[in-house]
Amino acid sequence: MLEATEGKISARERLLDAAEAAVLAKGFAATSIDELLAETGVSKSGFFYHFKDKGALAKAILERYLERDRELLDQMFARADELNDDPLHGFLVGMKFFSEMMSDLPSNHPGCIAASFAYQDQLFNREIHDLNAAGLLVWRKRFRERFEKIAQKYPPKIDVDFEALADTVSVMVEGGFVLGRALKDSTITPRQILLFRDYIRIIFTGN
Amino acid sequence: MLEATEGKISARERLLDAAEAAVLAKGFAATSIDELLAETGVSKSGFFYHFKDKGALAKAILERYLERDRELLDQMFARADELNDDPLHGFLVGMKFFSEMMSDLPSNHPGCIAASFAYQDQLFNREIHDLNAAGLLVWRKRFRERFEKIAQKYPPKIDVDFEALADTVSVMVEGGFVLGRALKDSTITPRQILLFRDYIRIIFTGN
DNA sequence: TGTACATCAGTGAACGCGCGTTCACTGATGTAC
DNA sequence: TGTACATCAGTGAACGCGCGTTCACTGATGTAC
Repeated sequence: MLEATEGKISARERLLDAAEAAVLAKGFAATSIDELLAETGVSKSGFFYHFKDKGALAKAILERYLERDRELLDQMFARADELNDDPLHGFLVGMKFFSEMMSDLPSNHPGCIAASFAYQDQLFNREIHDLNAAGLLVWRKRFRERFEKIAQKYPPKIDVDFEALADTVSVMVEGGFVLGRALKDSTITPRQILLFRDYIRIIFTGN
Repeated sequence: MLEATEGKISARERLLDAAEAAVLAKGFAATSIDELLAETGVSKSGFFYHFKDKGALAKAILERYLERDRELLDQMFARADELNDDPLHGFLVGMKFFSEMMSDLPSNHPGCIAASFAYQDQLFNREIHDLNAAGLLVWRKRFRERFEKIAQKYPPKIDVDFEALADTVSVMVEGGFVLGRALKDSTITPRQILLFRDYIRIIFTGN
């Protein structure tokens, strides 16, 4: 895992890059090994040196994606707490930051590997299902804890289902990606996040 | 289109039923014609009598899905206006109804063909992309008009992006399905809708 | 320092199965006159 | 009412291409003694 510090990107890493993009564009089953080889210049036996079969590729894609996803989550919470010791204001800053990150996503049609896999789950084994679920549960847990912390200082103005509210962040991102792709509009996810941010502010302050 | 009034379900309709379920479970590319034949008892040439190629099957699945989707939308708005002449209260009733519909979905792992296609869009042609986008825009338009109508009677308490707010309904359903599938929890979508319903109430009444 | 061996990161050719598609054909029902 | 033709809803067999996978092999680098 030292690729980032080295000049050359390994064949394995190039295969994963190409595979992730292809999976997001047409799904896992339609992504052929041959096309990845053509794109990366790796030989077929080179592929099978790195991945024992196509299933191992799927697992590697998901693991790398979830790792990065977790870093992003940490980054967002770190930013939230950087200048604020008030848990609510810090959270609102973090959500603003998150919305901007979603605006600046590199690709034209951003998407989420977890969502793609969820919509093709019959292709994958138990291990992959569990990895995927665990990834989502980390988001739920982090947000839920944060809301409970906020609620100690700012008692919520309405009755609210904290678990569902924590899931709303993932729901907005996932749903936003689906609409963004279908409508070819990359502003949808960031705007949904801002809407959610307003909702949180109202819940805890009454505006 | 008289199948519903007749006793027997046509081979075409049975193929579409099987195909829709398979696409939702593993994606379009991984859904083979042979497996649909095995499930429905139709012969291979019977399939190609009804669909000129696999692409025609995709289009037919999407068209049928969007047709039903639109009926569901109409049903929800009809229910909303049934007993209420107040646009906000009617809407809140409609959302309650909608949340219950989402709780009662027949399948174990409900999903949306539009989302599945959006995550495999490279497999499809322009015509299918346009159909899919149009389907989503109907939802946006209907909800947006409704919010503007509500706003005439109940001026919103906060500044709100009505277009994004209209998209939130689709976003919650699509995102809810993704989480619901990944976590195997069918309560996620209905709970998100109830959260959204609360948000609407607060925006227009301040609670 | 030199030698032996192990590991890493692949190469190149072949294989067989499943896939979407095509083609010539058919029995039952509907329509024109 | 009978006959001719068209359309509907398929059947059965064959085809070729692309797919994931396997196998025997290899040159470069790392490690033990």
